[in-house]
Amino acid sequence: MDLNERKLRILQAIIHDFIITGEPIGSRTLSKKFDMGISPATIRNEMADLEEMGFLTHPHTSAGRIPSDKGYRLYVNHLMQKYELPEKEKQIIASKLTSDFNELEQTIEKAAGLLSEITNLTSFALTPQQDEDVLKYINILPVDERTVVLMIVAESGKVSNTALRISVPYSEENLAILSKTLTYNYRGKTISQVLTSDIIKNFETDIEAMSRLAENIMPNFMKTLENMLNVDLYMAGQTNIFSIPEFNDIDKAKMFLEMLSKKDDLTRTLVNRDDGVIITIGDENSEEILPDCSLITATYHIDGKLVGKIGVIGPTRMKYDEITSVVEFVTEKLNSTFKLPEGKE
Amino acid sequence: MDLNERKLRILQAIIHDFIITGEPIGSRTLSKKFDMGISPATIRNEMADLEEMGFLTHPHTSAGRIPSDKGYRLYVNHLMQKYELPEKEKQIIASKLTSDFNELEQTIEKAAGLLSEITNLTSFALTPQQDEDVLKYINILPVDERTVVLMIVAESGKVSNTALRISVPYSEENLAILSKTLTYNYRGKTISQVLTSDIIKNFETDIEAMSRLAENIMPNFMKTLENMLNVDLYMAGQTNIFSIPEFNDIDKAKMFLEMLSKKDDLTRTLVNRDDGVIITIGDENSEEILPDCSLITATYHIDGKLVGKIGVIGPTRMKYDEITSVVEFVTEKLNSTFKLPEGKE
DNA sequence: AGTTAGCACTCACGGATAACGAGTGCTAAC
DNA sequence: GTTAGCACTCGTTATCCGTGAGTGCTAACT
Repeated sequence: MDLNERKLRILQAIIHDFIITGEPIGSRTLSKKFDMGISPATIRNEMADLEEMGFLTHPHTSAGRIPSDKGYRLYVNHLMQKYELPEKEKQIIASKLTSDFNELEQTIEKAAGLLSEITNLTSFALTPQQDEDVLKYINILPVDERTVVLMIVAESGKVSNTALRISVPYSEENLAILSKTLTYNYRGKTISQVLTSDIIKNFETDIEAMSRLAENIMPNFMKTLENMLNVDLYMAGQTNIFSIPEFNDIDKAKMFLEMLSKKDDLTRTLVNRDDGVIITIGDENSEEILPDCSLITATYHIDGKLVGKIGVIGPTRMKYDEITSVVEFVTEKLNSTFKLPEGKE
Repeated sequence: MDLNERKLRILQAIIHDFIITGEPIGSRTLSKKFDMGISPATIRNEMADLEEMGFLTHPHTSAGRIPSDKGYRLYVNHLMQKYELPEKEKQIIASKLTSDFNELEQTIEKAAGLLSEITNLTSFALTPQQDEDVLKYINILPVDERTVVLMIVAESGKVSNTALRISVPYSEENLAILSKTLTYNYRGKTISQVLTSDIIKNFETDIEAMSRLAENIMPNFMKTLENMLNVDLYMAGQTNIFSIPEFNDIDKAKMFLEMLSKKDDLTRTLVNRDDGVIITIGDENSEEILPDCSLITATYHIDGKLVGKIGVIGPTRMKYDEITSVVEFVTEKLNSTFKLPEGKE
């Protein structure tokens, strides 16, 4: 039994219709709606074949057919045609996404908001992973007798700081020395290199006062570094789920929202995705993702280097063509926003 | 018609029962359950009176009575007895809330998580308002040819920073001068004072290079200051709503979650609340809060100075006594965590 | 041989009806 | 003032049944 042209046309029609209506569709209705020059009976036979091949299912005996995950996959890979975003929409996105380079995080958050607004799905965005980011310098500044600020600056311009109380008195001079020493030791190393290095664990100096100071500061130094490594997850449009008929059921909605609330799981899932525009459908997803959800993600780049992720999550029944285009376009815009105007770093 | 002792006892019994079961309760069931020495008929009469006075309602003619918001108010003010948290629970809270002074934000977030876990409601916490916080110093540090880090440190130890790209070349010396000038101008002023001052808008120097530098930096200086003023809202247990029968209805749950997603509104509502442990019931709340929700909040202090808020939101039917105690205790623990061990600042 | 008409069958959905039970208010007796 | 008795209300649940969109199968048609 082969997947001839007619079968593909029928499959496409079913998916097309189902994506819009959300209702199972039967042979008779399909032939009326799409006028494909063959009788319902013929369609019925083809449908039965498509089902046998795993591209369709039906919720119960006397209902119409709906696409299976495998059906969607075929559609996304071969049947779906590229959707060109209307110029108007492009302009809206572009205008809402202008910002300057400094507002990296706000821009990413804004992009997530935009994405959920346009797609009516739940969107998310990950800030870039900083694994490869290299330390520039470390600075410890006095605040008052018992408080100092530890500040770590990376090549990328990312800054992380903590105010910390210390239990021993300090002199500004000692702070300066410690800052210099730390900078000297770690400048040019990546964050993860520093974190796994031994030196950091047994940082020693021969000056008594200094070593006491270091004792106070080093644990926080590590924490602050770890903070720099963490990616942040932004989300928007969580409640959009309620406007989707399939999830208009208390249990489904609950499960969906509970899935979203497990930010760690979600972050991990997203971090592990491949680069580029990736679509995963239903059970292709990892276990953390609800069974009948699909994920569309893309990677954006900062200054050509660092990468973050952005995308949407929704029911397997979604307008893959349109949504892919939106995600693609937003990513494109992000890339150009985060591109350095001149030269390289 | 007066609110005699017997009426109060009946009201208390009704509220007590309703808080537990969530079902309207009738005269017969009440008399059986509580064995108060009077017949259902008598209870019925008293109930009718209580309803006339506005403390009870019934959802429909042939249903039992349920407390009205006014009824809950009476209960909370006069009938409710203090609930003593079991020692075990106290220990759990205490042990989970230990942390050092530096981890202010994490601790607050943790407290919110704890609150939702124990109460099975949605909890939230506001970071301290920084209005009265006073600037300590401003530092501008070089990163690379086109990037500097602007860093503002407040008396409280709070630090805010932004990495910013500037369009003109700079010398480290100029940065240092600008830092010093800014610090000199604004040290000792509160953030809001600085933000509303004129100086900031037309910062001028006679040195050409400096003024160009300042032009680049000042707008970001203001933004960074504004960031320092913003309070952050943490939330936890949003999906707990699904386990509450009254909200086990798609529309209700949706409205609740949509209310929570309007963070700005929520933050405003919380910021505007009075100090101390405050309970507001149903329509006593501002419009942003769903009609049949109650709010219990408390203020925690950092180092003795008044500041942040923490609390829970749930259906008007909640265990006011227990939950108030939990909120109170968590607040207490936060206070002692955030108390400086010695002396004053 | 592929296509189609016809037909018996399936099954979710919606409306109608009825029994049930927890409740009420009222009246009259205690 | 309290209580027993009673008629009445009304949401809940179960049952039944007609409807209609669907199916698979078979036999006739091109």
